[in-house]
Amino acid sequence: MSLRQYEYALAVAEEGSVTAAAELLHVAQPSVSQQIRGLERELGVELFARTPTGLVPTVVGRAFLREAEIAVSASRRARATARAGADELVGELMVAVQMGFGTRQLPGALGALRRRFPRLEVTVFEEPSSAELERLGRRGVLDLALMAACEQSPADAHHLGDEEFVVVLGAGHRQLAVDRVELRELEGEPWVRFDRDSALDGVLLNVLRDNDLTPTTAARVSQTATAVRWAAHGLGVTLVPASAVPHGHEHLVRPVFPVVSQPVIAVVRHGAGPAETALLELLRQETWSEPAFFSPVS
Amino acid sequence: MSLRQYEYALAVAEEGSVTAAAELLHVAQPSVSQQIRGLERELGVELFARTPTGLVPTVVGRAFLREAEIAVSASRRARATARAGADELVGELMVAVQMGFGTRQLPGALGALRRRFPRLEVTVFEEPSSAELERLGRRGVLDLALMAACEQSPADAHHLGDEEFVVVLGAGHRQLAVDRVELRELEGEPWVRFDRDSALDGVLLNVLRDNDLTPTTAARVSQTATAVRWAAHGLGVTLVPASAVPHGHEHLVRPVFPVVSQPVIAVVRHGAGPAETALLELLRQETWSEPAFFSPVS
DNA sequence: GGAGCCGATGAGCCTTCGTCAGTACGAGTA
DNA sequence: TACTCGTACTGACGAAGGCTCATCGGCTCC
Repeated sequence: MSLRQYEYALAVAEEGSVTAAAELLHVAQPSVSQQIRGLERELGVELFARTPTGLVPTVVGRAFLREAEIAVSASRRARATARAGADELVGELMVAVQMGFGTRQLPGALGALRRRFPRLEVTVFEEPSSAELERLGRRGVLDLALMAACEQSPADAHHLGDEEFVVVLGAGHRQLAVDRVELRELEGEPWVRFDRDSALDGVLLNVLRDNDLTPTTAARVSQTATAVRWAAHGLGVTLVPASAVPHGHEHLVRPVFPVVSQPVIAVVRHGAGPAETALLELLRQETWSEPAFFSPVS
Repeated sequence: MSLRQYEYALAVAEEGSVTAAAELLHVAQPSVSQQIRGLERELGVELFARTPTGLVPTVVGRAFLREAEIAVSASRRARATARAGADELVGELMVAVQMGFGTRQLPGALGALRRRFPRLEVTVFEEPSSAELERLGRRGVLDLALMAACEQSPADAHHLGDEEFVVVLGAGHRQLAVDRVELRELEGEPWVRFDRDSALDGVLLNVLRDNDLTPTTAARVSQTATAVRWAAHGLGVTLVPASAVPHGHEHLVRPVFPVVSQPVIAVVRHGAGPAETALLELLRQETWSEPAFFSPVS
């Protein structure tokens, strides 16, 4: 039941004789003969019919060889993929992004990464729950994660910058008149909140508690873009990272006082390879703090 | 570069640790460890990142494992297919039919075969040229062939019956008035003939020569059904096996004098297995000679 | 009937795999 | 801080399997 047996069987079927297959494979004839017989003995089936002029696949042999060819070619692909990975960068990079961090920076970094390493596939888990993130991280599926706080302190955590949080107000909201919203002024407002146990909801709860506000929940959503849209429609106010505000809603956004800010930390997994390092470097080169971005619209 | 290495690597990726993979595979831990290391050494790439809690696939490792899984599953399918073929009948039966022989009998036999062995796939090469047939036969691709004459005389050739040839006349043809057409009466008629070097054209040429007729070629076609249709439209007359006449054209058909008849011989390949034998037996059970079938329509 | 082709078989050598023991390293805990 | 537990790795040894050489049996073609 080895790949070699498959390759030998395929060569025999292709060449029509053990001898020809043997010289194609650069081995002696008995070797091929033994492998074929061993395969047939192991499977309990005659894969080839013996004719005076060579070996010919039987009915069941053909069915077998069809699958065997898939196995062999897949093996070749696996080998080629890995060997290519030695020089070039080939593979599948798994990235998790919490709290909408890097919404503005990630596309640029991933685009640059794709230009430099076209055969590198990137999968991004956007705003997974804490439990999901934990699970992915524990199982080692993740190569890089963007998050606010990290329990694992070692050198694998890199501080990229800080993300300022902003409130999104409904169209016509009275607080749109000021440049920076005092959080206490939002007493009594209904809030568009986030999924229970999500990091974003945790930040929001902390902010409300620090400013002696009682949270009135208008709705809970999973994605920051949804929260912004619902808040814009007047369902309530919400608090999201500045870079997570979609285009077209900037006029409904205000920075807050006291300032709410979270560090953006890139956690690279243990034993990071060149792919992870490259993406981390590209992320570093992006601009991470633009304090004047959300100045009041004129 | 062996299947075992793939299986080990997949188990390690699945379980997240060498130890767990080892007990899943019912082998000792160092064995798995060595195989993984050997694989990485051979490929020159680190497939797994070592963490204190186990092994985790790297970026290139994931790409490799994706292909490896295909190889392993294909191998399992190959094995399952072959082992199933030991009890049941599984596989791909290749049949060649020359000169439209068995057009009436084959569907019945193949249907019965399919009912008895549902997992047996049958591929029929219809009316291949002599060169094609020769090539297929030489390479041992064919399991069974229906033909008129066979150069290989041994016990692998089974006489199923005889196929009487009939002429197909154009609608309104004067010879439709008689029950059996004298071939000499067709002097000067244009003929719908068959591809050069085809067995059918060989039979036709022999018949014409034996009856001192000079062949006037109206057209050459590959398939008997086409020849019948064209003859029915008055393009010329043609000579085909009786069973090859499609439904709806029986009234344009006449037996000939002197009788033209060819033996229908089933040639089974060397080392025939149960599938070939079963099909041969089913073909035998079909009725092969129906002399009164083409009596004149009233 | 002999020459030439085919695959099958057996003996010997060598590589490889598997196991057992022991080592090294990091994490969690008292 | 030290101890224990978990992890993977390494080296030595025995066993199994692959490869090669030489040989045999069967068939075809001349």
